[in-house]
Amino acid sequence: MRIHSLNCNHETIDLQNLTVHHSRPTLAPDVHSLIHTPDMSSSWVHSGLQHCPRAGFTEGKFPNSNGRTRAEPTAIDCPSIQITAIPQNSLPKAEQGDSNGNGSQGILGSRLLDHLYLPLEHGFYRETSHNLSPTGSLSSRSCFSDASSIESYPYTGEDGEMELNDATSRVAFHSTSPHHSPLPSPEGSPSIRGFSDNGWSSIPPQNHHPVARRRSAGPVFRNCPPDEAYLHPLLLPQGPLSQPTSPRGKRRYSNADVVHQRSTIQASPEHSPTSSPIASPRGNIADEALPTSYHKATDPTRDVPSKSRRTSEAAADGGSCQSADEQSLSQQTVKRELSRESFLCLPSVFPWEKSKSSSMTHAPIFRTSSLPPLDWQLPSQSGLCELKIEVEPKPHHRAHYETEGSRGAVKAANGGHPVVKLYGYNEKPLSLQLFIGTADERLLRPHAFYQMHRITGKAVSTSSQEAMLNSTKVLEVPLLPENDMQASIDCAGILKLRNSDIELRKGETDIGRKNTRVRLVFRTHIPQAHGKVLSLQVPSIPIECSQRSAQELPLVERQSSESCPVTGGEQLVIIGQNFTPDSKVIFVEKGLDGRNLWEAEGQVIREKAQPRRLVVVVPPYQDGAIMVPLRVHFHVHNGKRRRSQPQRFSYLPISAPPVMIKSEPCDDYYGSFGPTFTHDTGFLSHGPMGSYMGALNSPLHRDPQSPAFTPFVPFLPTLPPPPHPQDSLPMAPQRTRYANCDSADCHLCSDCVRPGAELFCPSHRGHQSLCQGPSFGAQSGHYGDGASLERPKYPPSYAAFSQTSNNFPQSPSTPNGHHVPIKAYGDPTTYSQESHGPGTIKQEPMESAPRAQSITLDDVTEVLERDLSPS
DNA sequence: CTCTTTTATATTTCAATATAT
DNA sequence: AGATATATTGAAATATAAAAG
Repeated sequence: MRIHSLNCNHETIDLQNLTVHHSRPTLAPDVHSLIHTPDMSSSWVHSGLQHCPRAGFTEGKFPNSNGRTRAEPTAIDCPSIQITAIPQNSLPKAEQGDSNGNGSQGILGSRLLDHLYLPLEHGFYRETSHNLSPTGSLSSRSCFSDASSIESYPYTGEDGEMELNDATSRVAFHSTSPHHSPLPSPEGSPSIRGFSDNGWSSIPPQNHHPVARRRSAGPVFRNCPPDEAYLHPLLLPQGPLSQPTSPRGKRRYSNADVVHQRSTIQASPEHSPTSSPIASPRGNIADEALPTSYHKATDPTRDVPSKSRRTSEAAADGGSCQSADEQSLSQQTVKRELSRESFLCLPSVFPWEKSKSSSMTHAPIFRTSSLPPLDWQLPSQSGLCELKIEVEPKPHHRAHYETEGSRGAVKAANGGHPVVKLYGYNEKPLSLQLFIGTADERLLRPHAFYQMHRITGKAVSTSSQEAMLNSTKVLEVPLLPENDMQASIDCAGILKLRNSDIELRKGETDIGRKNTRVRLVFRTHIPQAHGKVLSLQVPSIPIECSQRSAQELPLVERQSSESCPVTGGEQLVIIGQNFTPDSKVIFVEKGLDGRNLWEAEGQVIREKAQPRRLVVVVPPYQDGAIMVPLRVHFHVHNGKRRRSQPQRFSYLPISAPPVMIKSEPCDDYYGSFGPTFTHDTGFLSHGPMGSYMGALNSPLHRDPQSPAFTPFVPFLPTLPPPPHPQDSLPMAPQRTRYANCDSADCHLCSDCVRPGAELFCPSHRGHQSLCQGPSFGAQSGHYGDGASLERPKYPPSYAAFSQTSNNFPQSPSTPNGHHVPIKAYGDPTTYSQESHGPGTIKQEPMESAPRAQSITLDDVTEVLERDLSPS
């Protein structure tokens, strides 16, 4: 079997115009498929899919990284693909591209493309359509995402363990050697590639061949249900790549085509280098990808949206928006994806896998051979190491479509670019991975509707490479010791995928409409002893990517305070964008069902209003007798459907001390997961979308003496607070504890993710049962060495908070630049030690905490505006 | 309350221009 | 210098959701 089209170089046949028709082997074990390339317009070639009872490839002759075609060992019976096409060029050039490891191909591509046979490990890590995300959405991962937290869980049973150990032993991590790069992650991760002085180091094929080859006979197959073991992505179209089009990339739904298209792989001519292989750049929605109901309700000949038809045609006709390079890169991307997709999509064979939620914040230590998938929640700090965003991106960046030209790199508010720095490690060059993550109400994961886009050009100073990691484009930039492990991200653009393309993917449950906010996610893997790596991750603030939203929706960037006495009356300064003279500020409390329990408009002081500033008098809360701080939110309202994201705000009991709360944008999701006990404030909160705590906060349940008053209930996973724009408001740390608590055990918990950030009080909360393990923090001493940690020992709700430093107050820096976590904000000088009733919070000054200065409204405004103004 | 039509909003594509390669 | 590509901006065209009838 030959697949000339899958050589990972620029010179192979034009995959952009390649359409591979294939059939699910269960249905058509020996269906021959066709490939059509532009330069073979009259020569259709075979792509035979031979049904095999087990996944894999047989009698395959795949070009390896050396450009040679070789017969792969037949590990097991498997489906095979036969593609015979005449390459436009000979292979040696491909070899070049592979061996030098340069270019956009990247480690991932070369590795994957080297092996079209089935690496078992990949099967391990591949998410299947049976394995829905715990969030209820396959979303960005969709049904074929390999990066599933589930599949990639390092513990896959004995066999898996052996495999991993073996893999680890075979390939050492050499972050600096150009010839001994770290082992790529099993799911094809760009992994912890190191940088040589001259740039990227490459991974010689010998580094992974044995592993991959060996994987092909691993335990997955032994456990694989016979009927499903061959659910190869190529055979079971799930993503856009499996969406059929005509050879010209045009969607066709003629009856004659339907059967064929159901199992057609499509490589669109429109794949730009930056386009996501998961997306069909042009109308290419596979029947297979359509929801069942969709099929039933529609006539294949007419259910294609006219727009899709039109654009498909346009694309097929034109494709002119791409340069040759782009096309080449597109080919690479496609090839990469094809190759990646060549890996089995295996159903979960381990019964416990489904309980391994991707929402869990995982321990940051991984084997080099089993790096965490992109949807795993990782901390930003562990031990002395912390990955930190020094300069956040601007909250608006208009993404570009595949049909458009680039819209440039994401910029920072000061006109520069985002800056990321790794603290606590300065030994060897590392790779900083970037990808586009979600910014919605759920845990961070790769965004289904957006992809990273690599910006090149004269103005781009940062070298970068892109790679596909399980349908997610990952950009890799070097973190170099000579740069103090700091990188300016001037090469990261954002690509928007068409909603319809993504939504129609099989298994996709997310909708793209109004899902236009993303976060840049930065991740790095720091080599540790014994072949392990410490993986840290930090997401940026949310970035609004739609043109319209960016132009019209009000955006709150900062606020002078996050709380106010329940009586209201205080002035709140709001800094942001798109404020109008008619902007209103609405304070809302929402209940369980999402309906407003209370709503009031703050009085905007018009004479102080500016396009980027609002000053509003906080309205009093309806119930002045609240006993505990009450989390509400506010948003800026510019008229119908033009409102900002909800922002956190809290009403304090009249007897409670004033507390300055770190400003954080409040996403809708705050409430959607129920009440949280926030680390920074110790406040009860319930989100704007309605929550369990909404009911608790309702008048019926707010009585602390009532049995129904259950302030701290183990509930759904607590979400990490979303990143906040800045932390430079004058604030001081504080500690919190329960007031009026007789329990001698009521104290700050030293074992939490962030020491001191949690309370422990058996009288108020079963915290001990929740906080069962050590934290990521250096202070805990548990994870400091980062050596023996394999799986999280604490619940996600707590660990999640450690995910990003952005979730916490900016900590003071030590002389060597390291940041020391601090606990909570507040002014130790402005509150009393007096009790505030059961369940309320009392703040205690922290010994070494800097004192907050007494500030005026003008001070706040000045600080806010100064920080926001371009440098 | 349901269905249809209209309106408003959101998404996607296209065009123009400037600049870089 | 010309051709081509990219970056940037703006807005038209189209799709879709919400509101009105």
